[in-house]
Amino acid sequence: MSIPQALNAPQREAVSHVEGPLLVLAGAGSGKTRVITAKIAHLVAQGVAPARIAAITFTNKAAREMRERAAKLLAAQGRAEAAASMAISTFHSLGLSIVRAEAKRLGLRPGFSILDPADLESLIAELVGTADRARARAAQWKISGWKNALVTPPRARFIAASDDELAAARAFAGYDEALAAWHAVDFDDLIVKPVSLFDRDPEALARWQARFDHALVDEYQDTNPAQYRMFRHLVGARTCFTAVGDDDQAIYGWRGATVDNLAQLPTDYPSLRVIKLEQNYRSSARILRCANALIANNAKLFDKRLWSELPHGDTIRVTVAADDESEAELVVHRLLAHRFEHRGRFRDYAILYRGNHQARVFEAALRAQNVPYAISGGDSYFDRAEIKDIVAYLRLLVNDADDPAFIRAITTPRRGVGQTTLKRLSALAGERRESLFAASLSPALREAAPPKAAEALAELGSLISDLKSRAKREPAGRLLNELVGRIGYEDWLVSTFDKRDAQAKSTSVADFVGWLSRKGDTERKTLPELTQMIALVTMLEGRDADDADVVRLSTLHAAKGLEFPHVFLVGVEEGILPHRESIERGAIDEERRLMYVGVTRAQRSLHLSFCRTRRRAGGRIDAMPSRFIGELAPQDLRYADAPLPPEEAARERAAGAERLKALKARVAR
DNA sequence: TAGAGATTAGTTTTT
DNA sequence: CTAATCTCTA
Repeated sequence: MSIPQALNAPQREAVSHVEGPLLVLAGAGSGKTRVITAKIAHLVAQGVAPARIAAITFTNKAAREMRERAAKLLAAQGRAEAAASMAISTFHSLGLSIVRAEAKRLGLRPGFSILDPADLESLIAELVGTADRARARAAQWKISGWKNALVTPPRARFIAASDDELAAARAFAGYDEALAAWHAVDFDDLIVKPVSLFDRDPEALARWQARFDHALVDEYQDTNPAQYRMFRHLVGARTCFTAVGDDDQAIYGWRGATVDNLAQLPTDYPSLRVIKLEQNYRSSARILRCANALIANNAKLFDKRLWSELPHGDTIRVTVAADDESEAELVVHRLLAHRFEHRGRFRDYAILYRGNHQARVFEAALRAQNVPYAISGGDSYFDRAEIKDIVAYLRLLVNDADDPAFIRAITTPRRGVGQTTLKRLSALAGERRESLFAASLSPALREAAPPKAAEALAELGSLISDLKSRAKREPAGRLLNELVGRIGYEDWLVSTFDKRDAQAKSTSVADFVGWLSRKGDTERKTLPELTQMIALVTMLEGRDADDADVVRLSTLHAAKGLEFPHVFLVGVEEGILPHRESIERGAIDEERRLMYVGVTRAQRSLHLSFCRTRRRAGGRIDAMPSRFIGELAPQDLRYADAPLPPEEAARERAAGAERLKALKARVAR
């Protein structure tokens, strides 16, 4: 009765199966979010408290959408009040809750810092003994990979297969020690720390297991070994869970995700029930046929056949452009023409691409035509320098052992403390085995430092201790405003940047402070909680942009889970999609799944485009159409006539004939 | 120490 | 061709 009639048979089955372990293999557009939200509502209707259902997603956006849709269903059941206590979160924010609750057992202070990779790059460089940023990042990447695979530092040294890997493995232990000394964790630790705690502490494990009656994981194919282990721990012997995933949409292998977790599930849970959702409600039959043809080139883990009752729909348009700038122009023109012809809205259109940098030319072309747009993904609001500056002060306020935060705070705004003083300070701190902040309070150092630097250190020290003493009693908003005022941030912005930049930065700081204050008031969060949350939240301007009538620009990764009436998939070239690095690593399958994700975002029309040449680093490079275009159903493709000069057009026809020949050869085989 | 100009390296996806 | 990093001078 609590199961909506609007669900199809397998969907209903997935919702009503509440007793044992369940795997839902949900093809693209088969209504998986619908199933998950209906299941939450169903469980609540069955008497399960909303707080006892752990629903786990990968992104904040997915969590937000799930929360909203589940809340609607609950409201329809007259249980609107239940929505507030739903335990819907990302893997990382769930991990954060656990680390926060168990901080003491994990040897962390309540105000522990969460450092992002940028904060840790210089530490890694130092540990590896390199000045080369690329090398440092490679080592950092490697260490992150080991953490996600639950590999310990000694084990990493054992399995390291190259000199670079060995250097990274040797840095690994020192890296964790530095984090511990700073009372800090990295992103990966938010998963790894709970896992290691549960591994060694049965009492803590039992406590967390007792908190949930049912667990749901979305995008299960994208879990990494650490996440799977955390999930298994939480599920425990009760084994009441719903894992929803699609091996054809596994696109996070580069981040340590492994479809082994999907393959492993029937073995780990012999009573596992598997339900397939194969009816697609999203795309035209033609788009679906292309998607199926494409993905048929991959080895299959589970046999799955997507079908649709929707009409055939428009042919897929392929556009060939002379270079990336004209590709952007052509796409924007076609988009506008299409919108005019179909009297559509801007928000019905999405431009999808492989890498963030590809967005630039499209932004320029859209602006030139006065087309409103929004970019999802890309550089986060919280990565902006001015926000990180303010956050550094917050981190230091909450955790004075956070050396990276101290360094950023003392040097921005500039106030007479430079390399020399910092070096002296860090020598003293190392000698005394204390934090930079603690060392900065030492009278001995004050005497040795130049008067200006000594004064700055004293000022920061008293600012921090003053605000800290008031943090418990006074609202976060007031403290923040005072902080920004007392460090003279506005003045510094005005004197350092030109008028426009200073204005923009000042506005974004004001927005940030306002947002954080509201958060502090409405959700009654403490300063440490607010500070920790910032590290995991990526989009401030989420909701507004979703509703706005704008063209969406997005990477393929960030577009997963979304759908649009009309999709332009751009830069479909060898070297981009599939990406060059992936070709070299032989990871074509994952690139193909990425293309598959792109194709299956489209509901009514799909447009592909590629360039013949592309500007790069000042020069030009030749480009070839992606092999994936040749893998689509050829009868469904139409090459649009690009306005090319006659000579180009002739070459284009020749290239088309070549492609046709290649296709025929393919079919013959 | 801080800021202005010179130089040089860059291109994958993200919590 | 950018954008960030580096080097030099005040």
